[in-house]
Amino acid sequence: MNETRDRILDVALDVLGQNPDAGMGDIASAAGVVRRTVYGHFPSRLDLVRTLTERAVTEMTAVLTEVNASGAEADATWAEFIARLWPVAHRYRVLLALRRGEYGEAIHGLLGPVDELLADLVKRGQDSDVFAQHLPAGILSQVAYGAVFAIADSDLSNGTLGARAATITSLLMLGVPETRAIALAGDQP
Amino acid sequence: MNETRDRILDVALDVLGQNPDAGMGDIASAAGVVRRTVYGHFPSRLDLVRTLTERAVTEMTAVLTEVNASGAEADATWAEFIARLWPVAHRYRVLLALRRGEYGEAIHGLLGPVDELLADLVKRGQDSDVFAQHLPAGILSQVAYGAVFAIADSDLSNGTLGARAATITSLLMLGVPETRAIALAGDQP
DNA sequence: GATTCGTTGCACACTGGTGTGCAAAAATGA
DNA sequence: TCATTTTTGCACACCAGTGTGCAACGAATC
Repeated sequence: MNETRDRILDVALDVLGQNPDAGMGDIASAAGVVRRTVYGHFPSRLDLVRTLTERAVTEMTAVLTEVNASGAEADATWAEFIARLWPVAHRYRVLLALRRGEYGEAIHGLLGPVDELLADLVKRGQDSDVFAQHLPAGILSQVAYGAVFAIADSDLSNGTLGARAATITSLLMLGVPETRAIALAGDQP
Repeated sequence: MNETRDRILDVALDVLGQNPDAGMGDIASAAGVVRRTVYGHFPSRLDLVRTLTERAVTEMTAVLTEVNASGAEADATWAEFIARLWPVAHRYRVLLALRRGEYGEAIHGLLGPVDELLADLVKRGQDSDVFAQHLPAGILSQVAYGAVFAIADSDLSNGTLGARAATITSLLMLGVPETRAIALAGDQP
């Protein structure tokens, strides 16, 4: 049954989200299954993490390309992107922690496309003078993105309050003036 | 000899900075000493990390209180703080990674005073309307601080370029207008 | 020269996690 | 009911890291 496999994946995301160092045993029991069964679906821990990451990349690039196609200004695009990405980012926040450590390289490789799309968006904003240029696009996008995840990890991660805070904060650090940032965050429900 | 002990501490900071999961053995060999010797000075890994953290807290609070006493506006204080803290923060950046995981609680406890001082400074800035208020001071300070460390972890961590980028970015996300942020970052060498 | 102190080099026990093999049991469904 | 697939429950080997015990060693000190 793929049902079991899917449940393991869902639960793993949850368990690892709370403790990135959780073992296969922890994930198994949380999924109401025996450790051996998990190994039946995922030959190694890395396989599990990789599958999770691939899922995340799929969902994120979908949102990102869709939003990118709207043709709006870069800052508006970013605001919409964060608002729509928020639930996804929050769900997959564990990947940020997992990027350091054992599987860092594998995850980093898979997340590459997302990083590129983000950097492109920031570059576009810089070229049209709506984003600050004190940092290269590649790094600025990562730092802004990191801040979003950091907020997702904090206490306000529940509800839309966190999404709003993340949108405003990331827009600010991208160099968008406060009034504009608040306006952009405001028209997202 | 305290000489050995000090060298172990220095090297440990370095080794752990590159890989937070490095073991006592790695630290020992990097210090040109045998694993058993490290245990002679630090009964457990936690003791080592704790000592490192205490060092960091001492250095950071020194800078923070000194800068705080200048009586300048909150944004100027923050700028000076980041500029002066930069080498220290970069050196102790491993503590950010170590906060999640095994020793998280211990480190968090020791770092408490620093967090408080930071939150107070941000609160002061919010009360005098130079910092944005879209997030509570406690969280805003952590996110801004986290961004500083994230930049310290990135490629530009060398030289004063990173310090400048960190100052500007953190000021931006605190709600300081871009022109003001650049001006504040500019008069720090 | 004897003593002291830090260091070394083992050996050891322990822990906690990973991944495998295999037979029995349970669910699925034809 | 029979056959297939999945799950289970052990047992096992393995690894990497932690922390300890102890005797031997070397250099400085008295």
